[in-house]
Amino acid sequence: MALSPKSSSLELSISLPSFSQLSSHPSSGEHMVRDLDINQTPKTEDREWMMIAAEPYANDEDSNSCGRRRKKLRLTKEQSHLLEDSFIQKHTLTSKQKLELATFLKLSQRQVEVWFQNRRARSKLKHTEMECKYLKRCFGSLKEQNRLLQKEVEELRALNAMPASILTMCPRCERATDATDNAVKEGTATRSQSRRTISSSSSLC
DNA sequence: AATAGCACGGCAGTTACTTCA
DNA sequence: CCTGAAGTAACTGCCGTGCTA
Repeated sequence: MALSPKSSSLELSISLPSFSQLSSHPSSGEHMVRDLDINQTPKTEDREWMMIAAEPYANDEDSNSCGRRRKKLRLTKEQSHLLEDSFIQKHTLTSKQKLELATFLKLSQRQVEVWFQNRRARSKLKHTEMECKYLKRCFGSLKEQNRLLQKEVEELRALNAMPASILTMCPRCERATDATDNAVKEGTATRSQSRRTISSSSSLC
């Protein structure tokens, strides 16, 4: 989806729903996104725009091995919002789209590129974490199922050890014969135990 | 047609910096 | 204030792909 020509000359082939709102100032028609220069010192009232001053740090004690401190900018809410909108539409951009978006946001193409790379990584990480949680839940459920089945196996083994004369329940109608009822009455076997003897029972109605 | 060299882009892993409790 | 954890912008190195000579 291309941007509205009314709002901006920027033509993205992806949908950026909020661009029309943010792209033009109501009165002047200029971009509302602040003029963000990576080499610009942040204004004191703008906490969103925090970065290390871009001057060389050749004489700075905190300089790294290259003699420069890494510059790090904090994206404004508007920038983050628009990047996020773009990401929702499309997880990867062509270089042209990157350039257009970068121009619009007053960022470098590289910054947009890096943002999308990091965003994809975060997205993947989140997905992996969710998958991990899901698998853990599955594991818990399967563990419980396994426990119940093991229990049932033990019960069946115990029943197999019983004399055949008291295991005479009909598997079709699940009605115990007199012999089984008697056994239950006498406490020799429970009904649940009797029902589980279907496979081993030989007396059918 | 096969191949080496190159440019480009994405990804994984890491680093460096900011923010906040 | 200090500190550690969390979040994230930026960097690095590797790999796959497409193009071209």
